[in-house]
Amino acid sequence: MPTIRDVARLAGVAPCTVSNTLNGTGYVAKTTRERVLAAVRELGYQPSAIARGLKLGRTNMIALIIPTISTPMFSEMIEGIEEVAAATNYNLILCRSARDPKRELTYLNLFRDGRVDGIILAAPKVDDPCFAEVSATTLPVVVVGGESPGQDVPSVVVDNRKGASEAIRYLLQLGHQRVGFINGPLTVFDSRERFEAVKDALRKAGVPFDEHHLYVEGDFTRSSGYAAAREIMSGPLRPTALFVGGDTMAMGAMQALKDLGFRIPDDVAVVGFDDIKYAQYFEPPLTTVRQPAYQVGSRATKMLLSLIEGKPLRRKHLVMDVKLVIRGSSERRRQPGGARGTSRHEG
Amino acid sequence: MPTIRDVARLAGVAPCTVSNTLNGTGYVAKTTRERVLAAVRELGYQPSAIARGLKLGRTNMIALIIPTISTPMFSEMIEGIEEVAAATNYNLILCRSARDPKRELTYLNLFRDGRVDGIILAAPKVDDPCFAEVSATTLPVVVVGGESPGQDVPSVVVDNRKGASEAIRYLLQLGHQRVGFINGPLTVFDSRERFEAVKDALRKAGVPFDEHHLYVEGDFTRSSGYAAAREIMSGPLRPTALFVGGDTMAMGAMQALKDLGFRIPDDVAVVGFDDIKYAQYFEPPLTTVRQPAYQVGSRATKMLLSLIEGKPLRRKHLVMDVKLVIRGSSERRRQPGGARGTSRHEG
DNA sequence: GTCGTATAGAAAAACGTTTTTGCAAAACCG
DNA sequence: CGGTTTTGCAAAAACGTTTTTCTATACGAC
Repeated sequence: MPTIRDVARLAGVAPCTVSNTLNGTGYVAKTTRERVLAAVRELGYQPSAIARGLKLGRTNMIALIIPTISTPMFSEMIEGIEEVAAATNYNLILCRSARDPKRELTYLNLFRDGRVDGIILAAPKVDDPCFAEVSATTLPVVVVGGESPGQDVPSVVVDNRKGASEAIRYLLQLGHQRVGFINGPLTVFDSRERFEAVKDALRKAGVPFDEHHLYVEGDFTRSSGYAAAREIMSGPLRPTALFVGGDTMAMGAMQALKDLGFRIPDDVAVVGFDDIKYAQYFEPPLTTVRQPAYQVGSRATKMLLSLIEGKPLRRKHLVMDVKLVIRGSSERRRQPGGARGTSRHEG
Repeated sequence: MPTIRDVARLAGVAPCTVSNTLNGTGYVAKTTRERVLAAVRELGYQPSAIARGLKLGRTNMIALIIPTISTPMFSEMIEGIEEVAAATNYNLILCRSARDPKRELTYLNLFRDGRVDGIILAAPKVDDPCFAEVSATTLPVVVVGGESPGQDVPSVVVDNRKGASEAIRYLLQLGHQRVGFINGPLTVFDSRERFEAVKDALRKAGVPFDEHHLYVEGDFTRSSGYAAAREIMSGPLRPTALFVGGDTMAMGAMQALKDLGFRIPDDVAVVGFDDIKYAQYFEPPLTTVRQPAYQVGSRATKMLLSLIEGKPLRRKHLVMDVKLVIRGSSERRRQPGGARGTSRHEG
């Protein structure tokens, strides 16, 4: 690899002149500039990002610490993050935490070594030790899908309370009196918010919530949704509707319902959360609370970039809107014919 | 951020002694070591990855240039790559190419600046200008899902020919005489191989292949699969089976078949390619050629790391095995009850 | 006692940039 | 024409490490 010195030698100038030419800083005469640029082309010179980073104190890289990559919701979020980063000339370093606070902490510490300009921490656990670490460090960090009451870390979350209570109100309005709730683990911020909102909504409607027989926690996987639905449906308070805090779990739950001989939505209505790309192609198509994963990612990245640039944030905590999308898993409707929407994504 | 000099000052030694202590190089007395380590702890010192990278000439980072992130197959591949990288103390830089050779080229050039130690280039087009660029550069690169006859770039691909011919033979064996083929774009390596294999398999069986009425190219999206199926099914040679080169497209194709009033598999059998996580939950579950996306990623990464370490590759071109997985979309079988397999993944 | 030889640590060069400072020459202004 | 400002470029310091080279002490062996 040629260095700036090689270019300088070939062009018959000093290294700083090459730097000035390439960066448009300082004074450099037109003829000199052309000589330098010719030398650059001839040698195929490219400034070392590392040396540059060392000198400038920034690397134009951001890190993303996220539980998993291949989950539809997180995939879309990553895409939102990547898009904004790339458009702003930043590169994205991807780290899988597997929801393990230890791994999160390892990465968080690792990245204090100047290799990134900022970090997006996705879906840390409630009371995750990361929060303490984050507010102790000077590196810009924004959290998505999590908040910590004590430390005031910038964050982007979705309106879990609205989504959950809307889902419950909708099911009650359809006439359901016994609603089962399959939630994610309460260590997850979203799950905790949805849990509160579901209880609230039911209480306000005067419907009792039996935490023993109508509530099960899964771990967001399809199989956990399957098991949870089996458990609830074979309990003494067999519900006529199921609210599931995650579409993949809802997929498993629907499978369980079918295997148990229940018809959806006739015997049991199902409402999910997320609106992953596949939800509309479930059989029947899944009614679910849409959360804008892509936008969560892109907004968080914009916040982080502001932080990096030293600009003040207009709002330190963003709550993204959600929306109940009604499809066939909750009520019988006219069979939609033809293509139902298209997808930007390939597969 | 404290530097090595601060630590040295506090410990009363020279910077090099701190370096030697931390890296286990050179001689350093036990008492000195302890003083240094104490100083490191007290200051919360962490060596700058950038300065280190500059001096050592490596960064422990690899870049991945990949068409999309949120596609199930690519997501899994990314996970395989990340896993191996993380286990070997490498970080992964993620770049979305959108299958645009220009963007690929931009990244490829960008990364010659020393910020990464190697590159994985996923799914470049056939005759992608990248190949020339790659073989011109000295940076280790391995290509997945692509090969270039001219340049001898290390690669990992799946056995598209075997998969496609097996799928076709299977459908013929079921008694189908007119088989439609919905392929990806021929600019994609995999599609091209599958195209050849399908033609071969049909020719060998003495079944004519009507490229006009039984062959359509989509772009891997669900909607393109939908449109392609509609086109083929409304042509003059209405087939009784459809082989679709991509599960997401197959999903769209199945939707089209249903909308047109065909029963699957009774009227039309469908076989896909990929075996994405959701394929087994399609309605009916999709018969498809399983390709080991995760392993493709992990093997490619291992190859790249070998290259980076300067170790010779045992095999420069890997062809990963594929396997036809028979489910309900191709033939009626006993209805499987209970949980059908579990998933490692959440979501 | 002098000579190797481990041991322990310091000094300084190097990695490839950017940036400050410095110094001419040219241009401008009265 | 003298002085100021602008223009054009070079020298050198700096970023924070690692590594080579060097010095110094202690320890045996001869």
